[in-house]
Amino acid sequence: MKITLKDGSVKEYSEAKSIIDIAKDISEGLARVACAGEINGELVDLRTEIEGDCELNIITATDPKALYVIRHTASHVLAEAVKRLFPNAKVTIGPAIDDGFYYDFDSEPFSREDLDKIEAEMKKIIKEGHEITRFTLPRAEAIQYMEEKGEPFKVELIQDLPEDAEISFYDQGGFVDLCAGPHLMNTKGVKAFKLTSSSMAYWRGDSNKARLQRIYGTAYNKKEELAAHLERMEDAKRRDHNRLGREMELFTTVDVIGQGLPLFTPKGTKMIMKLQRWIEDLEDNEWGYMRTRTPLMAKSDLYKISGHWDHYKEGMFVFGDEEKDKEVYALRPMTCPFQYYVYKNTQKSYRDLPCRYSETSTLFRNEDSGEMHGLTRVRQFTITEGHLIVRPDQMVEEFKGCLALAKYCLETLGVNGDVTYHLSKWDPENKEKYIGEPEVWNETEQHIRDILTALDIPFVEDVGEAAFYGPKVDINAKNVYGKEDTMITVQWDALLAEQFDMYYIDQNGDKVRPYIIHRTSMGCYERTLAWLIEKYAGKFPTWMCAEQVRVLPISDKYEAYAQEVCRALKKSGVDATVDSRSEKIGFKIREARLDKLPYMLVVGQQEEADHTVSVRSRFAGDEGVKSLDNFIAEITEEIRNKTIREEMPSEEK
RNA sequence: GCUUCCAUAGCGCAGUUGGUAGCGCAACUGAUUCGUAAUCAGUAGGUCGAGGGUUCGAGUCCCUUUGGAAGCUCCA
Repeated sequence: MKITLKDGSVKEYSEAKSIIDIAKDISEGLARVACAGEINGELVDLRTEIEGDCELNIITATDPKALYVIRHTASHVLAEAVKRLFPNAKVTIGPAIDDGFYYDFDSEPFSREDLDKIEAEMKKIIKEGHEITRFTLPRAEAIQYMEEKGEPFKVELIQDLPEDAEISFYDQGGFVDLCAGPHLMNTKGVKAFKLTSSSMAYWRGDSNKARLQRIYGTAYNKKEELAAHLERMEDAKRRDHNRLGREMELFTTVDVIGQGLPLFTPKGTKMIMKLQRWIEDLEDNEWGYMRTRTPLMAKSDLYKISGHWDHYKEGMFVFGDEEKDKEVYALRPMTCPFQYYVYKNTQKSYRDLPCRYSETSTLFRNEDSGEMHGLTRVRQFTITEGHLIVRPDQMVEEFKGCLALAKYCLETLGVNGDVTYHLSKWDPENKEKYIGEPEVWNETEQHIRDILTALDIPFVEDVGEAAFYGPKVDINAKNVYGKEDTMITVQWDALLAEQFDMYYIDQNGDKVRPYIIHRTSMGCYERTLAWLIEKYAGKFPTWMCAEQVRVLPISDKYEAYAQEVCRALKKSGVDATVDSRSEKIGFKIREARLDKLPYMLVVGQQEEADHTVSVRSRFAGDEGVKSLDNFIAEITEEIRNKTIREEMPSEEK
C-alpha cells in the first residue's frame, strides 16, 4: 500500500502498519512528538492500523490539532487521579472541549483544596510516565468488564452502542477507561495543565438524572502557552461587563429591587440613549420604518390568541388568578400582537404593504432565578423590536433588507467580525412544540437558506432552535468567556397572520393573508451594551461615549476659559465636562485616563490667550495644540461618522 | 430550579487554634493654584447580609434564611 505524507513524499509498505510505527520508521524523534494522525483529513489515534492507500498527516505536539488529543488524555489522567484519591467516585464521561477538558464524576462535591490535591496527583501520574495502550472487547464482554469494575455509568454508555460494536478501552498503567480515543502514547505527553474549576452537571444533561460533579481543566503543549491562556482568562475577567460595567458606573443592581432588574446610571443611560437615537433615526429615515408605541401589558385574552398563554405562560409575569378574577393581565414578553393590532387598525390595500413597524419596546420575561447574569440575562429589557407585514411576494426582499440592516448596525458598532449567523430550524421529532404544517416549515427554511446564500453570508443550521411559529436567522456573539448569546434575530412567520385574522385586499379585491417578519436591528440595549463593554474593554468609540471630552484647567485661574470651551463643545453636540477641582494637572489626567475618556483638553495661560486647546487623546496620546474651532470641527466629524479610531497600546500604570 | 463557593465601611480587601473590628482607594474639611498618569494634613464612616444555636466570650464554629459568583438545566 502507498501512504502519501504531508510533504508529498510516499511511503510503501507490504502489510498493515500502525501510524506510530510509520512515525518511528520516519524517525524516532518524530515518534516522540507525535500526538495523533490525520487520515484523509480525519483525526485518528496513533495506534490506528493503516490497511490501504491514504494520505497521512502525523500531528505533532506543536500542531493546534494536537491539543484535542493532549486534553483528552489529560482528562483520563484527571479521572485516574480522582479514582486514586476518591475511590468511591464513579467515572462517567470526560471529553476535550474548545479551551480545555472536563470530566464528570458521581461523587461528593469537590472543593478548591480537593482540586489542588487532584492536580498534585495528576502531576504524579504524568511523572510516572505510564504507557497508554488500547484494546477492544465485544459489547457483551465490555459490559461485564465495566460491571465488574463497578462503573454503572460506563455500562449504560456501552449499552447504547450497537450490538455488534467492538468496544475500545484505553489502559494507562492499570487505570482503564472506556473511550473512543484518540490518545497520546504516554501520560508524559501532558506537559502543561491546570484544573480551573468544579461545578455540578447532570448525567447526559438531563435534570431528572443523576447529579454529577464536573471538574474543568485546561492543557497545553507548553507551559508558556498555558500561562498565556491563563493570562487571557485574567484579561477576560477584567473585561467582563458585569464587573467593568459596574466599575465604570454604567449600571448597578439593588437587592430590594430584584434579580435581573438592572438600574442604569446617568452614564449608562446616556450611552443607551445615543444608541437608541441613532437606531430610531436610522430606521425611520433611511429604512422606511414607522414607529409605534404600544402598552407594556395586556389581558390574557391577547396571549390566548397569540398562543403565548399555552406555550409561554411560565415565562410571563401574570397579575391575578384566572379562577377568582374576572380579568387577568400579564406584562408583555414580546411586542408582536400589539403591533398586529396597529396594523389591523385600518383596512390595508396591497399598495400599503410592506408595513414596517418598529418600536423601542420594553419586555418582561420571568427567567428562572439562577439564570440572571449581569446585563445579558435580565427580567426586563428594551429591544429595538419591529414587525414587517408584507405580501408573500415581498417576503424574500424584505427579509434580505432586515439582514442587511442588521449587518449595517453591527458594522457601525465595529463588531461585525465577531458574530456567527445561524439558521434556526424546527425539530421534526418534537412537533408538539411548533404550530403549522411540516411542508410549510421545510419550504420557509429553504427560502431562508436561499436568502443567506444569495447574501453570501456563511451560516450554520441548528435543529430545534426555531420560534414556535417559524424558522429564523439568529446572529450570535461570544462573550469574553466564549459563551454564545443571541444578539440579533430575524424571524420568518407565515402563520400568525391567520391567528390574528390579519389581511390585505389584493388587486382582485380579495382578502389575502400577509406574511410577517419579526426582527431586531441591533438587539436589546442591555445585551448590546454588555457586548460593547467587553468588546472595547470600556474604551468605547467616541460617538457612543457618555463623556466624550473633559476640559482640564491647569489651575483655578483658567476655569472660566475651561467653561467657555466646554460650552462651545456642548453647543456642537459634544458631551463635555470640566474638571475644576483644585488638583494638579497630572492627577486630573490620571483620573480621566482611568475613566477611559477619549479626549482631554488641557487649558492654561497659553491656551486662553490663543483661544486654543492642548489635546490629549486615548488614541494618540499628546496630539498637540489646536485651535478650539479646529478641534470642534474634528471631533464633531468623528462623532457624525461614528469613526472607530485605533487605540494606542495601553500605558496603564 | 439544582451543585459548589462567597458575603467585614461607598468600592477593593486583611482579620491567626474563638479573646477590644483594621488597611488601601473613595468621601468630607482645610491648606496648596500647580503644564500632561497619584500635593499635603486632618475628619468621619461598620448591630461584620439577616435570624437562631454552641460558648464565660462568635466576624471566626453549627443550623436556617437572603443576596452574589461560577457551572448546569431552561430560553419565543
